[in-house]
Parts: sequence; structure tokens; C-alpha cells
Amino acid sequence: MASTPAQAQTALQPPLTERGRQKADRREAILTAAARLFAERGYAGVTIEDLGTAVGVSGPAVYRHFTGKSAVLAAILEGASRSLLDGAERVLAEAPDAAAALRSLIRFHVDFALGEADVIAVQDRELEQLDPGVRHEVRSLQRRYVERWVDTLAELRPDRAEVELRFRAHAAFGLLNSTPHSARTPGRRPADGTIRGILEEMAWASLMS
Amino acid sequence: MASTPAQAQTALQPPLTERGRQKADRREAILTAAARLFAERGYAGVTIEDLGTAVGVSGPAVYRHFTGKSAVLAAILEGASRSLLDGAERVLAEAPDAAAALRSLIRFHVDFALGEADVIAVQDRELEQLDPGVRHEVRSLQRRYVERWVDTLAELRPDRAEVELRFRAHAAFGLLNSTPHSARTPGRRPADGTIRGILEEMAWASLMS
DNA sequence: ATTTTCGGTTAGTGTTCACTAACTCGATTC
DNA sequence: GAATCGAGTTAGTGAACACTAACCGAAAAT
Repeated sequence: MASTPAQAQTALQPPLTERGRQKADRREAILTAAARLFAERGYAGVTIEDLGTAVGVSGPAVYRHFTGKSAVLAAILEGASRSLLDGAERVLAEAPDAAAALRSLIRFHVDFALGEADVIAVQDRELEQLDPGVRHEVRSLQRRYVERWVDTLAELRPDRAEVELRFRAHAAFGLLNSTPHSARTPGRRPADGTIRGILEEMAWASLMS
Repeated sequence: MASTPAQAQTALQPPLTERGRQKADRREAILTAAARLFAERGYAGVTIEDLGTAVGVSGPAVYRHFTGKSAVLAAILEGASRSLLDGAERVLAEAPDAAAALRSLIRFHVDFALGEADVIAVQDRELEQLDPGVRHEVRSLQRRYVERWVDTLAELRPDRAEVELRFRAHAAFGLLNSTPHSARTPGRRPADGTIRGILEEMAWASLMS
């Protein structure tokens, strides 16, 4: 998951002490383990005890890092949507034209979906489990991410209505986010390098068709 | 529990009596309501009491129709995967050539995804919650459905490896099944007729690119 | 007309689980 | 070196919930 988006949950000023660093590490470990477990068994199928055990502490120790189970989910989803938006903006800033921009957006999203498959699976499935406040925040970040795609698409296809472009972007996300799903099914897949190319090709073709 | 893999949903011999018909109706009502609720709040977020209330009875009456909560989910997912497979076979039997077959498969899947959005959402998300026996059965049905797509694609693109075609089919399902997801987000969408055309176009373009 | 069947009811029961309480002990601070 | 802090521990606690028990009354079977 990396990035630790902005301020979010890590203390405003992480004290540079030994204990402070270990605490930050453990927090990160919990988030990684939680993403994997939530992706595998669903948010409701994972207990606080499971989260602790997964990082070598037991049960209530998790409350030293998060105010509750839903806060863990919130941190994962908020981090993911923030990373996505940040990445899109970084990518767009460097693109010389709209065609290159779309190519880069697709490539970035493919990288994210393959690299953070657990997080993607959780984001797709457990949005409704969030507390209303955080859910609204995550939705807002996601909406802004989509708008970056729509703006880019609008440059390439000014003939199409914005609602259609938005709809197409969502469909493309469904396509690109399919790997975390099918990764769970035990079917054989092409090699990782090959997958990347296929996904990029399919996404481009579907969006520009 | 459950462990009624085969005959499952419709009774072996639906007795033509009054009570028998009412029972079948109620069973169907529970399944419909359950699909909607599971799609909205997730399998674990719905109680047996909720299921009863949704059809006007209360709580334990559901056990007169299903052996337990997981049996309700099993009936939904088994019914869905069976409908999909049956539909694909019906459609393929009538197609004059591979191109028409793929067009029909896509159209059929779009219809299903738009018509049974709740079921699709549940199938995507709650497969892991099934008891192992039923999960295996559903997986098997899904696999056979995918194979229909792969066989059709293989006729059209004999140059491509089967693993690639299978992977592309999965990605296309992600694209086509995105509407039940985005239906939940409150973004404005194109009219229903328009959606159909766009999805078909995108799916075709991505598969054949 | 009598008996049986069965879909419904309300009232438990046992378990699981998020979260809290009280305490421990090494690292940090003074 | 003494005082404090805070991340960890184990032992509850209370609520939610899947499922069972016991009963009821109308439809179905005899």
C-alpha cells in the first residue's frame, strides 16, 4: 500500500523515537494484513482477534492503533482512493497530450490494480460497510478520480456526452479491476507481463470504440 | 448444512395444492428479497429476521423454506450460475456462426446483468461465504459458462492462446458486471437503452482488440 | 368428522465478537 | 535514578444473531 497518503492517521508529528517508529511499522503491518484478510473473507468475516494474530499480537492490542474495526477499513479505503487520485494527478501533469494522458492513466491503473489487488478488491466490495462520514469522503475522492478520466476522454472524444464518458470510465474500471477478482479463482492466467499488455489493450479499445 | 446440491430450488414434486403454491411463492419472494438485501448490505449484514420481515413474515418462518441462512445464499448463486449457463447454451444453439454467437453471448450477458443486477452483485461478492460443497458446484457452473465464451472466441481468434482468451473473457465480465456496482453509486447514468448499446460495443471492442 | 400436516407464531439458548477494565513492564522523560 | 508513558497482556461484559423448542390453527388427507 505504501504511500501513507497525506496526514490521515499517522500522527501529525510522528515522534522520531524508537517506540514511535515501531508503532508506525505495526500500524502499517495491520493495514496490509487487514487488506488481505478483508479481501479473502470479507470485512464481516474477519475478527479483531484475526487482525491482531496476523501481525503477531493478540486481539485488543489493535485498539492501540485504531479506534475500532471500522477505522481499519476506513484507513484502507481512504488510503487507496487518495493514492489513486494522487497518482492520476501526477501522471496527468507529465502527459504531453490527451492520447498520452489516457495511455498513462490506463497504465497507472493497471499497475495499481495488479500491485494492490487486495485493496482494490476491498474497495470494490466493502464501501457500504464504512461509517457515513468516511464513506462520503471516499466517494468524493473516487468521484474526483473519475473526473480526471472523464476530462481526458472528453479531449479525445468531444463528440460524446459527458454522461456516456463517465459511464464508459466506470465500465473500464470494472474491466481493469477484474484481476483482483479472478486472482481469487484458481484458473490459470497468462504471465504477469502479458496480463499488463492485454489489460491496457482491452481498456483502450473499449474506451475508444 | 445445505447439502441439497442437486434438486435444490424447485421441489421435486410441487404438490398442486393451494398450500403448496403459496409456499412456492413465498420461497421465491424470499429469494428475491434476499438478493436485494445481500446486494445492498452484504451477506453478513443481513439477518434472518430481515429476510422474514422483507416478505411479511417474521424471523424463524424462513426456516420453513430454507435450512439456514447459507442455504438462501446457495439457492441464489446456484440459480444464477445455472441461468447463465442455460442461457449461453440456448443462445449458442441458434447462432449461425462464431461472430453471431459472440454478439449473442454479449447481448445475453448484458440483459442478464441489467435485469438481475442484485444477483450479479451478490455473485461477484459473496462466493466465498458459501459452504464448500455448494461453492464447488457454483464454481463448476461458472467455469462451464466461461468455456462457452472461450470456445466462441477461439473460433474468431485462433491465433490466440486459450489462457489469453479465458483471461479476456474474465475481463469482459468485469466490464459487463460493472453496472450493478455503479448502479449503487448515485452518479447519473445514460438511459437504459443507451447503456445496452455502449456495453455491447465496449465488450466487443475489448475482446476483439 | 376426525386426524394429520405444516407454515406460521413467540420465547428461549448458546455462541460469537466488538469493545472495555485492570494491570504489567520496558522505553522515554525529567 | 525516579516518575511517566504507552503498547502490550488477560479477563470480562453486553449485545447481536443463527438457530431451536413448543405451541397454534387452518388446509389437506382419511
